[in-house]
Amino acid sequence: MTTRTHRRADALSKEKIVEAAIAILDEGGEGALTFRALAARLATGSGAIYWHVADKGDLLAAATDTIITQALAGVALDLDPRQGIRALALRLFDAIDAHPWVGAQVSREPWQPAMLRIFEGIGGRLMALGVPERAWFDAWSALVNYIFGVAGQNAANARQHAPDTDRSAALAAIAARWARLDPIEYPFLRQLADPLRDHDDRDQFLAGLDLILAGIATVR
Amino acid sequence: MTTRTHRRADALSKEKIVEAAIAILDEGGEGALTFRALAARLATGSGAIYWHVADKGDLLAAATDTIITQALAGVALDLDPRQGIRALALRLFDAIDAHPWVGAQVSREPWQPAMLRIFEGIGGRLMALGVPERAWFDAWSALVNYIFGVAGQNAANARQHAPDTDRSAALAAIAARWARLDPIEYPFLRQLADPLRDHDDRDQFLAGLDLILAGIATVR
DNA sequence: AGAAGATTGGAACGACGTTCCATGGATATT
DNA sequence: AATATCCATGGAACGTCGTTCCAATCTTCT
Repeated sequence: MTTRTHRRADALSKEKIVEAAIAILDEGGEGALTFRALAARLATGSGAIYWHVADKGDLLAAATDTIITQALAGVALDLDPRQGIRALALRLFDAIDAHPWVGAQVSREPWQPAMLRIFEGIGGRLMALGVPERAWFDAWSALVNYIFGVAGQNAANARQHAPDTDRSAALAAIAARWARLDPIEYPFLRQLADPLRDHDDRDQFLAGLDLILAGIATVR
Repeated sequence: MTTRTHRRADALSKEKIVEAAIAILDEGGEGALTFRALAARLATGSGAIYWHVADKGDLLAAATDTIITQALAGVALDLDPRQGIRALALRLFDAIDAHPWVGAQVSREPWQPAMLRIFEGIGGRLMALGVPERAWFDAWSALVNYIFGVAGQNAANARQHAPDTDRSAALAAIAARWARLDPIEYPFLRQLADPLRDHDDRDQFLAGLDLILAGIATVR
């Protein structure tokens, strides 16, 4: 009858497993999450974990949903539509910045409950923005593609470099290589070396978002 | 002295290995490329492959570079800048559509030689478009983020569904779910169900690109 | 011809995701 | 109170992967 009184005080549960998985992912990145590491941290065996979780994909999906749900909690609803879209996008960006492994997962499974709330939040605000109905889908899809695309890119960047490699050092190395490119073949990239070295990912993300919003505003 | 006369007629070479890897990737997707499958197809052992290739990452990078280089071959240079950017982006989109595994790799290693040509191609055309210099980096970064972001998304979608699952069936399933969403909580997504079911990824990609270009055009 | 080096093929290693199963603790039944 | 039932556990074992290692062979040079 009682479904929960069964269990010991320190019993396993999907929640506890997901919590431990998030901790491992945050500490060591995507590669660090193994059922062996998880079992060690929870002082149990992999078989016990499988009793609560279907497989690794299920675990990653649950972890991602947890993070996204937290990130979206309490996002202001009273902003004007344009600011609302920016706020929503920034919540997602910052969540992925803090937990880079979420970015990869978010591209892999974009139809999860928490994602729907983002999709709807953006779409609803587009309507409030006065975008003509025939342009809704194009505008929505451009924004969603951009936001989730950048998310995936950031995740890929984070996966590339070792957990604690200096980002600015890696960036400076690329900028230096660009500055040395053949001026005949690569006149533009040479000039981009400096801004590339000094740029802030978050600012660029917002700038791109604003350009799309400006483009959407031209549709009348 | 002669570096190539050494070898037997059917000798291994990085080119042959990459060629076989591309064939395996195209036939079976990312998961199908293993050193065992590769060794079997080339009738050799994994050790021999490692003599020519540093590791799996090296192999994937070389395969990606091959595809992107082919895709970019002969892209028209005489178009007006706006059409040039669209042509460049479409080449990349179509290449990833034909070889979905390229999408994941392209996000992972965006600093490869073939990528530089795309980066420069887009940047140079932005200059020709008359974008003011202070907006170059923002405009460039928005376009590149969008183009490569969508690339990654498409790759993720392809990885998700079994190699030959009907795309339209999967889409119809999601659309049906959206059509059944609570009208109070999800008024927008409900209306998006139909366009989602019928949309074409390539058209949406272009529509988003045009919105960004329209936004860039507002910067004066 | 023989030495030296380049290239090959496959065995072996450690780590992974997953499955299997013998065991234990809690509940329900007598 | 004793027993049967079922949920839950922990760890051994399986098959696959990327990678390393090495003995055997093939090519070129002296």
